[in-house]
Amino acid sequence: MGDPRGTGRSDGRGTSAARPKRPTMSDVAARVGVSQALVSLVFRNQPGASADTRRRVFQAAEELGYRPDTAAQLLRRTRSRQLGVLFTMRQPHDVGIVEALYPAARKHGYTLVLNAMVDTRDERQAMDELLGLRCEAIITIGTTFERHHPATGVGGPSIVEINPLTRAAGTDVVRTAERNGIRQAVDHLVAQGHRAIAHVDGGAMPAADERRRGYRAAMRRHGLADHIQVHPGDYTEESGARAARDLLARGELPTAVIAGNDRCAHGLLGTFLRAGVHVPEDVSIVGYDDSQLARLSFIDLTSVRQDAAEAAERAVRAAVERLDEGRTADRDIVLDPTLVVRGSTGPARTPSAPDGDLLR
Amino acid sequence: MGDPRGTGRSDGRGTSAARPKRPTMSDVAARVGVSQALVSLVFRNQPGASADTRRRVFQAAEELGYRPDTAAQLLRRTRSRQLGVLFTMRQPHDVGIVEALYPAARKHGYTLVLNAMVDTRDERQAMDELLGLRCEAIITIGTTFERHHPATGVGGPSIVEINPLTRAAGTDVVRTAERNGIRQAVDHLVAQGHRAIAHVDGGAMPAADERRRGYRAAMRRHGLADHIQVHPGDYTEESGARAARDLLARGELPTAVIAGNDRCAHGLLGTFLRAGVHVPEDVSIVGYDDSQLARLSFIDLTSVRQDAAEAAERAVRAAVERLDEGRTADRDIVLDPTLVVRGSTGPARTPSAPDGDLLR
DNA sequence: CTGAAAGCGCTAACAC
DNA sequence: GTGTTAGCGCTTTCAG
Repeated sequence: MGDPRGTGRSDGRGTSAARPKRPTMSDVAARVGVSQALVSLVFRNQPGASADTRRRVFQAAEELGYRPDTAAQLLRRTRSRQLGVLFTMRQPHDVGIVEALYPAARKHGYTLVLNAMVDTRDERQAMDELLGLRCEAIITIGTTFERHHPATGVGGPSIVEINPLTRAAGTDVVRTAERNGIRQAVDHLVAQGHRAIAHVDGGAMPAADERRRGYRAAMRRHGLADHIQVHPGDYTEESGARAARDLLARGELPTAVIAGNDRCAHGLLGTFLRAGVHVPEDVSIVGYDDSQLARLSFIDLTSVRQDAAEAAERAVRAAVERLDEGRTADRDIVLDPTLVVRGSTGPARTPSAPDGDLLR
Repeated sequence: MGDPRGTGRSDGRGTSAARPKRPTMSDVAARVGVSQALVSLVFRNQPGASADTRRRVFQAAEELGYRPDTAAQLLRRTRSRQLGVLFTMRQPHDVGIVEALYPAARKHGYTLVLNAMVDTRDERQAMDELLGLRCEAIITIGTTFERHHPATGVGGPSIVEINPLTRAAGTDVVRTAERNGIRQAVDHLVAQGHRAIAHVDGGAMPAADERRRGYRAAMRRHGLADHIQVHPGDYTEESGARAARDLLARGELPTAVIAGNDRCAHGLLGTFLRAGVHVPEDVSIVGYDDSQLARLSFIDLTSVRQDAAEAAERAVRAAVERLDEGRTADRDIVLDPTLVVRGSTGPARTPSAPDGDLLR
């Protein structure tokens, strides 16, 4: 049963036994005494083999250490049933979506192929890898899809974008009703007596534009147009910290700040606390994403929640509709977020309290 | 040359034109008027084709939108030159390593196949996927490698473990000299006059054991055995927060705390700040990993740095040595960490100051 | 229920 | 320089 090629082959593999060839379906078939095609059938759970044969096939496979070869399957199969995922690992919310994609894909009989976008590899290259692996659809998360990618044309893969930077034609989009989320945040703050509510935005990052607009609209609707105050940011902690320092330097703090996302809120919170500004007594802070960060006991951030599991499920559904159900029209799927109220927001400082009093 | 199946086929693909077959090498060859093998040669950058032919091949490929099929390459090639990566996305330091693996692998002519371990997919299943894709080696990051995996035997893939939970025979390990790192932290604190130095450990997490031991050893070496104080933790923010609350409840704070990792340190820091305990005036805090977290301006954590890029490079090197250079003996690669001093550590409170004074 | 045969798109070894 | 040939390990179709 052992590898008969013997030792000492000068194949550059050193002195250990020559690497035994990995067993194939034919090896399993030979061992059981059936045809290779039948083994294939058994492994695919197709009808056409007796219960006893199945048992013997599995046992032989086990004994041989057989493992189906994905490359061969992929090559021969009509459909790959693979979904490519383009993501970055830097935004915590994106990580949650990636995790949620696994069960969603499996539920529909698809497999995931992950491809991280890091600085050194551009989206184009990552896409190429995914397409080379015959992915039938690509799901991008929070990235700006390069719409002029050569593969985008007719016959190319379906593209589903989760929280894209800009919407491209010919793709499905799963996004959050950002304005709705921000509106809930503003409503909540106004109900607590806040009027001077600032916003630290996300600059050119995904959804930042909508959030900024939503903030402005909500403020106006409450008659607080005069209090509109947008600070530049980019969804990072440091941008929140910078905004906090600006605010502190200016000596007049708003009573509440809505951050572009949780990381930014974290920067605001941390910087305020370091400066002796109490949250929420002096300033209320609202985040966005309801990430793990927001839930930490010592951060305890009121935040706008986007359900990662639902976004993942909807994205997979969208791909399945195109792939298996013949849909061709673009879909725009908008998910409603909900505000999760935690300890970082509270009643506004009484208007009568002099602002200067605040930096004790 | 076009798909002659025409429109209106009731193949469940809706009314759009029938999905055009993806072009193959033969299509490119036909268009140029050369053999398919020659096209293959051109794409592999092998000698044997004239400059003019190369140009025409690339042009035809471009026009056709041709893209090499990875499955077919993988199937036919002798070597896959693929490295599988098993990782979790929950530890920031691990994310840094994954990112650093891309350039390291490319440098040695290898491609990465990522596989995230999330709650719903166990390591075994993730491994199987990687092996099905013909990965020649598996690099695991911060996970406990299941040593009884059936593929582990002779002829299986090489395994390289980065910061594993426990070391398994038959694998290469890239790890940090944890004791060294902790010793540097203790030395630094002692030099600043600290004596009551506590440690919040990482429980059963990777490397936690070594760090705990290193802490005890370093304390003893400084004659501070009486001050040894280990609090249970698990590398999460909440475990740091819990330790901080315990410490506060006990009414007597050490002058410094060495956390099991940065996330834990973050929990300590945040909880202390919330409670009005100043860092580093009242308590110094040291983290571990020197993650992005540690570098944030409002966290500014003294931390033990493990170089992610070096760990990644060494891991790939280890795989390459086995795969391309015939090494068969196990390697244990130990990387020396360095302490990065930032603002979370400072001189110890003067011993004369009554402890009770501390919670102002 | 089982088997034989024909490839999927490409690479590698060889002939021209 | 270029073309020919023979598969890689599997799925799929068609005959028993």
